[in-house]
Amino acid sequence: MADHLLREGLASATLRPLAAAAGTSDRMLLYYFADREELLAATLEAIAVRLTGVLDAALAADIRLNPKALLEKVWSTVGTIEAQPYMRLWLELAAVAARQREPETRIARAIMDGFVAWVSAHLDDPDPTAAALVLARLEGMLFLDAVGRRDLADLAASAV
Amino acid sequence: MADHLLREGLASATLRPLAAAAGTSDRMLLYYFADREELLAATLEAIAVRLTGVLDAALAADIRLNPKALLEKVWSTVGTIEAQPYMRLWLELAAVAARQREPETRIARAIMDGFVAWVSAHLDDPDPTAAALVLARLEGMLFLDAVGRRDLADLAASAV
DNA sequence: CACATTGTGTAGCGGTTGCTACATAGCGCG
DNA sequence: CGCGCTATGTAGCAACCGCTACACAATGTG
Repeated sequence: MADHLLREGLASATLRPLAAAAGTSDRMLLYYFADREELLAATLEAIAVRLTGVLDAALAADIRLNPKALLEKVWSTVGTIEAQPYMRLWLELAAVAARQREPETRIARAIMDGFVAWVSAHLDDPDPTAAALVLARLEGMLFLDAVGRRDLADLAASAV
Repeated sequence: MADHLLREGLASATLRPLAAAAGTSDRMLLYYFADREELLAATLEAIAVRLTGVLDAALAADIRLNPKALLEKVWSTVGTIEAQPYMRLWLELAAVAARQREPETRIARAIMDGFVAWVSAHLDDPDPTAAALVLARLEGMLFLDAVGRRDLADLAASAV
């Protein structure tokens, strides 16, 4: 189901297709989960764990970099084609969270908090402003890429 | 219909509710527009025109600022509660565009190109990298705000 | 062995979706 | 006046939505 969600997106994640992807029936999905909302929450959390693993694999836990180096390192991971499904879903999740809908708002917030902690832990500058700047620029680059301005995203990635 | 779209979002913009908002019937909507896709495209373009007007009203056409000042000026406009419906819709549009669906991809690209031109025209630094940096940071701040980290967005807004 | 719990298939409910068929009212124009 | 075009209401289609009722099999447990 995580694979299906990454491939097709939140909006297409309806019970019958999800069940087909899991090799079962919508009937069984609602036997194990209270409703669609709970099912989506569980699947999104599983995906978040995956993504955390990818980030941790890309940069050892005890390495600290300056903002420019960290940004380039992260962009070389999340800016790839392989990471695209994750970033598309992340964007879609943020768009739903912007409307304060649950459980998306809670989950998106938790994922972002994880990102903040991860960035802070890998930054040589302890100032929270430094982390805010790296994150804002990074998420903005995802945004630029999403609407077809990958060129500007790369430009922002390599600038000081 | 633009008001309805701004209030309820793309996902809820289905024919019958849109028709009700316009004081007509789904039947008539499809009389004037070929299909839902064409209707959404027209409505989104009308909204984009509105947003352009808001930006132009916020900063006279011949004023050029340094990146920090411009960012703060724009954030004081698009970061407000009144602009929230526009920004939520913009985020949702970007999320759909990330999946290369039409007409959203085309429209999102056009709107972003407009933003790029607007920022470039109001920046004292002609280097395209400067515009890319301002835009990335700004869109990232929208993202942070959307997932409940307005605090970090404001932090990034006021940093150098 | 009897019975309770857990799991599963089938079928279907009321609602919504985009879109269409059909009839017809109003109005301009020769 | 009568014809044709534009506009509009009514009704409905097939597909899909989340979710549920019901029957029943398998399995474990006293």
